[in-house]
Amino acid sequence: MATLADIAAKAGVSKATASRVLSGKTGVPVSPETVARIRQAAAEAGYTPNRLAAALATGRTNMIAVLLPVLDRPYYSAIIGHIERLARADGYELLITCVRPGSDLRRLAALPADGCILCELYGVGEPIIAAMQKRGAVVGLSGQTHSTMDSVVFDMDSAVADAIGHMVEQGCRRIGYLTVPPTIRPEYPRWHGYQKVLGERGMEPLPLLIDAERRNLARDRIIEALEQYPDMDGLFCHTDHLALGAMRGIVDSGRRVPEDITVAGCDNTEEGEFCEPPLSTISLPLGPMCEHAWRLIRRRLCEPEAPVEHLSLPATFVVRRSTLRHSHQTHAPSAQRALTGTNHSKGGTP
Amino acid sequence: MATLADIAAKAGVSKATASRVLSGKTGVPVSPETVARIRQAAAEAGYTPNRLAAALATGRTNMIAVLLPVLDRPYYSAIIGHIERLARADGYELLITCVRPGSDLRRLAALPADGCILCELYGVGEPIIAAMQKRGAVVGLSGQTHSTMDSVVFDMDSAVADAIGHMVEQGCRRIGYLTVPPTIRPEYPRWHGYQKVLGERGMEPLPLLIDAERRNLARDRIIEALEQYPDMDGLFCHTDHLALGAMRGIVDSGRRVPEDITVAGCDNTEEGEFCEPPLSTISLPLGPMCEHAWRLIRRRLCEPEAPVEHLSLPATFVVRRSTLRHSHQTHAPSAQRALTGTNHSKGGTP
DNA sequence: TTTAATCGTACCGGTGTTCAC
DNA sequence: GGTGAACACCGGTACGATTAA
Repeated sequence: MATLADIAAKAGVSKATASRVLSGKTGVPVSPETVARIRQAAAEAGYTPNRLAAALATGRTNMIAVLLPVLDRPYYSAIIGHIERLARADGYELLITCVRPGSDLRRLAALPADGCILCELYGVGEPIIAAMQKRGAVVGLSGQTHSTMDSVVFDMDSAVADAIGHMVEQGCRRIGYLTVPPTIRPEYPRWHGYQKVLGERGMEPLPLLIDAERRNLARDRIIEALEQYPDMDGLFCHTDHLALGAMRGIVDSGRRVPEDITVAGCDNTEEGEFCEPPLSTISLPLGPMCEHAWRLIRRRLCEPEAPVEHLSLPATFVVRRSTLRHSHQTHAPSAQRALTGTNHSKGGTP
Repeated sequence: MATLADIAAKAGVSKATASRVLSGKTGVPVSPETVARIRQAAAEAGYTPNRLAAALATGRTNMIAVLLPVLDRPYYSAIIGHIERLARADGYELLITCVRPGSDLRRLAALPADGCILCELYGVGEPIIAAMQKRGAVVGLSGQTHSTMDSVVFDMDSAVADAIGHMVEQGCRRIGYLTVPPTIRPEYPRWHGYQKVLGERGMEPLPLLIDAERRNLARDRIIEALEQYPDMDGLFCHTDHLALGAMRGIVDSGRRVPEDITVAGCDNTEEGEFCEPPLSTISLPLGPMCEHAWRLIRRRLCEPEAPVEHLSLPATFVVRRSTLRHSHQTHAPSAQRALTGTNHSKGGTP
């Protein structure tokens, strides 16, 4: 591999001059003739600057780490897809890694990145935030907020209220909530909203828990639950992913969706849109969320001392056939209900 | 951030000794007492070695680049998930990036990685392979093979033959193939197999093309095709992803799957397993494939001159309800048909 | 002279400041 | 003042030199 020194030698100039020309630094003038000589030498040798050396010298790697709980879920891969596009447009590379509760903090802190995007790290966030902030910009995405960290989250309250309200309108009187254990806590907006709305209507929460966010577990649990709670006539699921497993279980039990039991999910994955029956769900503006997160991380890279910014984007409940008991227009395009919940707050404790 | 020099100073030793101790080099002996002093100094300072500096000095980054055509598709995110697990177990980080035909080769060649995994890069492969091989180990995954590159691919021929054969057995006489244009070429095993089997049975290929691998396009195309070819009674799709869009279109057109038209896909995604009706598909051993790819890349990192190795893993056709016209056991677990196609060849032209 | 233990220092490949013509 | 060379960094690694027993 040709190095800068090689190019400089070939062009008969010093490394300094070659560097100035090839990295496009203005400021110090270089004669057009020298520029041409250096450019040509570089082109002939197929010179590519070594990112590592540049990073070591400047302290900027032009890489961003993305930390997620899992990778092989459409919701997260959609996020990665968005961020990758944004990153590339700005000349950044992405280091992608999963974080589980037992993950090695030291390893994460040593990632060669200028900053990092923490995605949905409810359970493991605290120490990671501290560790990562010592090394660069940190932005929280679609998870817990934290007073010292920029973040973009969803405001689910009214969307969940819409969902439950809609199910009640459709005649549901016993609405379960299928999820994994850590999410049955007040800081999880979905659970919070579900519980609140049920309380307001004098209904009892019915949490159905499974050990991991896996479809077959959702299916098995729902089959069990249908025997355990024969009066259950509605099911709200923490994610579309779980809802799809649940729908499978409901059909396998010989029940019908939505006639016997209505099902709603959350995330508005493409899969829910295309399944049979199409799944009612809470739609999250993933694209805008990622764009804001990217904007925030770039801002903090430029101005490390900028005030902390928290953004909350509105979520929307989308009605499809899986919760529509009354109007059976099989071939109609998906009905869609009003958007709700807007909240745009700034500020925090740096 | 504490540097090695800081630690060395604190422990009263030279950088050399500190480096030897902290990077766990054996070979040269260090007194237990010195080791303890250095370790303690490092612990107290919360020392984390700078990967960039180490990489610059050793020439090894302990990072692997993963190049894929897109990210937000379950098939690819499953691959990323597998590789991430393998990489982490070996202490590697992953640089993940999309490659489209117009991608900047220079940028890819400059990725700070010891090697790279090329995933499904049929159209853009040639120049990238050459560029990447100059910089490190390269392994092809689930795509075209190349004489100078280790690769792991699937042997689809017999699985496709099984799929088409099965559809014919179920009474299908006009079987379409839904896909995107670049895959209608002999080097794509699915198309190759489809065409071959149809030819053997005296049937005409019926390619249905869409511009991009998107579900809504699949849905729209199939709605159109059902009018255009009213006798079409079977549909083989390049991926499950397309098959799911097609199924949506078929149902939206008022037809039934599998009674009016059978549908099969490829990839065996979880989504196809859980949708209604469950989708017959070609199952690809993604886990083993990724493990082989990882083994190959690590091998080549150790022995750059090792002979090129090409692996071909068997694919299996899995029968589910979307192609089962005759046996209507709605609640039975998925039927499964025999595995076929084994081929394990080594060697090549380095 | 050998051997254990440690040090000094030239790298790796860039960046950016200082200084000379 | 316009050009460009010299050189000290960034934070590690690794090899030869050095010391003491």
